[in-house]
Amino acid sequence: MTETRKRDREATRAKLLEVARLRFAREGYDGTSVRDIARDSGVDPTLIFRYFGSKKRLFDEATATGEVPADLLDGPPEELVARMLRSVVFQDWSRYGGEHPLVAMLRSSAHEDTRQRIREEVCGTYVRALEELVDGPDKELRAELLSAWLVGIGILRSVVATPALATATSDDVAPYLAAVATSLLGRPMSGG
Amino acid sequence: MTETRKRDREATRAKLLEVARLRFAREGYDGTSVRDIARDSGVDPTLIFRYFGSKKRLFDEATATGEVPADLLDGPPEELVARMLRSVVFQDWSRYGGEHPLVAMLRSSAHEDTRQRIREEVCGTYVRALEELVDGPDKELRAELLSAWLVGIGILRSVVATPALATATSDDVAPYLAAVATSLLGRPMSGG
DNA sequence: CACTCAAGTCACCGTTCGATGACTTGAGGA
DNA sequence: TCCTCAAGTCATCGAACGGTGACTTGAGTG
Repeated sequence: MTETRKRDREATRAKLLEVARLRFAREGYDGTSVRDIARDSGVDPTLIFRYFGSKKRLFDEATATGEVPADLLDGPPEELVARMLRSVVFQDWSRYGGEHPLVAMLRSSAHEDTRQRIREEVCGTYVRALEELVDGPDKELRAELLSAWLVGIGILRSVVATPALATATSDDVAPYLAAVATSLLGRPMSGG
Repeated sequence: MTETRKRDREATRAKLLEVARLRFAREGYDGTSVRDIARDSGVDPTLIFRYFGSKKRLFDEATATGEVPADLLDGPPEELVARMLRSVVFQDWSRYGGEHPLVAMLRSSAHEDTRQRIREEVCGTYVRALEELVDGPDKELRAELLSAWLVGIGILRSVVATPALATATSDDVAPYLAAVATSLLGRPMSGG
């Protein structure tokens, strides 16, 4: 295993993106320098400008959310919230420093661009999907309240590292989640 | 009103702290320079080092959370959660750029110091107070789950600016909050 | 008035930042 | 073999960063 990855544009680009994802997630936009990313990638800093044009564009590409996880919308509706919990909070996000990309991006939320991208994904993916399940008035507000809870759990678990949540498993949380979701959505939800 | 506040150590210190609070909250630690703070304060940048020693110590002092709001722990227990909602989410936090200081500090959570201070306040103030109300097992986990919800609401409302929550009032949210709190704590809670 | 001492200012240090343009190196095809 | 063209490197820019020490200014006191 000689590890001679030299002179391979795509591999170098991919490596830069991988490292950028991790560092931007962990240290935020302002706390990460292009030299940091280049050093961790074993690459010359100026390649970043050749490949991405600017630090900002590297950030945008590195933190671009991929496709919506397909299995989120599949499966029984009464288990949607449980699936969201696993997808948002209890998945292996080690590529993003251990946090869901949305939570990681909050660290760069001093920049309006980033806030807007978070908003679009939260509203377009999570609120929209939950809204359809609401039985009763205030559909949007209820859906946002439930989304807020998922975001809050993700933050307290991985950023603040509150003792009980930091060590809890998906199965520990799911029952409480189901009860709350039932109450908020106005229809029975299951813990998955 | 001649606005000659010159040569007044305490007034200058206070002004620096006020501006620092706002900028650190809005732009985060890494996004704020001592020159920014000095310029907004109408003061020479080096005064910051004379008065506070370093940027870090200015940050610590500016973001130090004051006393726990006394009225949080007073009043009927069944309205505790409603009081917390008003105190955390729906208060006038314009001194901190419009967000609860804890939410604002999340923007600087790349630094472990900051994370630890957030943890101490969340656990020591909110989780602890809620824990005592829990009826049933998993006291700490349930209290953290409810705290997570308050944090999430604060974030979605002021940082992400999700449409329904951004325009909602305390009275719009309180009924849902009461229902969820009742379910999570295992005892009846009121919307305040 | 003259002195004093703290409040406030000035010039500048070394480092790091994002970014640029000219250069060198190396693999594949003729 | 040699030539080409893209991948990668080097030297360097101007600005901004946190921080320091020597200096100036101004209000209160004798």
